[in-house]
Amino acid sequence: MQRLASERKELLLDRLRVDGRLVAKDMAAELDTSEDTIRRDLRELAVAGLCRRVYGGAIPVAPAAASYARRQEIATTSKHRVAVACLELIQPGSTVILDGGTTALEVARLLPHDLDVTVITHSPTIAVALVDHPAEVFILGGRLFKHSVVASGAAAAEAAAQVSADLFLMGVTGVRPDTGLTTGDVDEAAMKRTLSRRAAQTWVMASEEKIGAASPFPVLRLDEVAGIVSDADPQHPVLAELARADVRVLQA
Amino acid sequence: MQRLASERKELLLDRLRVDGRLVAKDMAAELDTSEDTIRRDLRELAVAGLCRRVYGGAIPVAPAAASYARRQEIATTSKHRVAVACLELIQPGSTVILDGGTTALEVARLLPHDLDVTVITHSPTIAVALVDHPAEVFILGGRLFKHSVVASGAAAAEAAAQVSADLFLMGVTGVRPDTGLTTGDVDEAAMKRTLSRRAAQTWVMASEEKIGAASPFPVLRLDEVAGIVSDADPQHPVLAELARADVRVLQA
DNA sequence: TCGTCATGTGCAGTAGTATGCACGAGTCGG
DNA sequence: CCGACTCGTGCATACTACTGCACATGACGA
Repeated sequence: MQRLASERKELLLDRLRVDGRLVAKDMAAELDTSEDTIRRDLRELAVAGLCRRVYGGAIPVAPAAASYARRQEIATTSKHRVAVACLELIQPGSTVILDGGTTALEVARLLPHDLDVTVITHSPTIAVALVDHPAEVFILGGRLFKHSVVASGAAAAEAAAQVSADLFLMGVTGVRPDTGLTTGDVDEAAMKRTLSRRAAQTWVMASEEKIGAASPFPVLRLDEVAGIVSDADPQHPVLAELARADVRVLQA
Repeated sequence: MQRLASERKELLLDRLRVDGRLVAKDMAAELDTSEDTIRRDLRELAVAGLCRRVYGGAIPVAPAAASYARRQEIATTSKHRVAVACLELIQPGSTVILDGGTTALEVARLLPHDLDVTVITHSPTIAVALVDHPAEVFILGGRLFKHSVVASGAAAAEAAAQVSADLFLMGVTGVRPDTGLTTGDVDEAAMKRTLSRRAAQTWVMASEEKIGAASPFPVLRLDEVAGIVSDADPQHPVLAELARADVRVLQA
């Protein structure tokens, strides 16, 4: 039977999804082709990041969550500076929505214990970090989006619609005048928009490396948020451009 | 059966997680390979920092590597035994509600990575612990009850009403024939009841010290759950009494 | 229609890797 | 100190992977 190369690769990926593994020799026999061809396919799939090669065959891509653990440990000085600056935005007695991400986690860790505040978050990591804090904590539930470790999806959006807050401290992965605020996941972008609507003010936590960067999915325009907290050099061309566009920038 | 080298290493790591130890000779017999191969695998895993070699086999990475806070979280051997036994109750492809608490956390940590399962939990700690696991995770939101680090209260109950599961692994602080299953917080008791109604079966995780104990707030009667998983001595008078009352006890 | 080019496939040869076995050294517990 | 066990190393073997090449196919343009 004649089979298109792309069909063959789909079959290989299907097999990986179903069985969680794949032996090159077996697949060659099953698809009636040579092992070389299977190996070539697997090599290309691996390069495309769709599978992982192992001796003898392939396995599905590793749950790419290990990266978060590493990111979590290093609250870089940059993120730390931004987090410290964010503390100024939090009024005593107010309600704050804390986004996921390392900068927000740093904010949670730095929250003064004598600050009376209610924290709403869709990040279980942040909820856990606040266990020792006297603050009232409200968790938004939903499907756990493993990459950023936040509740996400329709259920999370629905839960978010039930709350109101004074301030939303939002994390993004890109801040540019042309693309606005962007992030790497479409569901996450929607969740951020929902949370933003539930707060009187939204401030963006943007450590240095986010300034001038752009990710695939737009979250909000720059004029839809109250301002940006960043530790980037005030002379930074992008910051200068933001200032010209009347975007408030809180210098960390 | 053809087994990929990488699969073999995964199996070894799983075994270390569940049993906390591993004997090279036994694993060689079990995986139908030579001791040399097992030893080579263990050597490589040790180099990668994923286990520690000891004479005769291997143990998980030194607890000394974990922080003090982390060590506090380490389940007692009793809870570990119960958690291991609970794994048997989890069917591939099923949906499990995991309660809060250290025993449930241990279950989450021990979940084999090749077990296809959906986990619903109101514990952010457990959600975070499952980040590296391929399982689908659904978080129930609500007010964070700091003492047990779970979402609780009316909002959590409402969220719980939206889900259904095959199994609820419930933690309690007291198991007695006369008082039934009890816990220390009235909201938590209500939450456990709600979760129990959302699952086809409820099993109670009761490590040794819970047997015979009673806490202020009743959760359910003993005849309202499918059974109890405990590592207490089968000769224990309370267990004997439970047996007379037709309560199923899964011996850990 | 023909030649040419790009592409995909299979084959052969070579390099690389995994495994099991044998042997000597090391380790353990009495 | 001894016997039993475990460990590491070197080696032979079998398997897997990669490279270069030949061949077939189909597209494209002259």
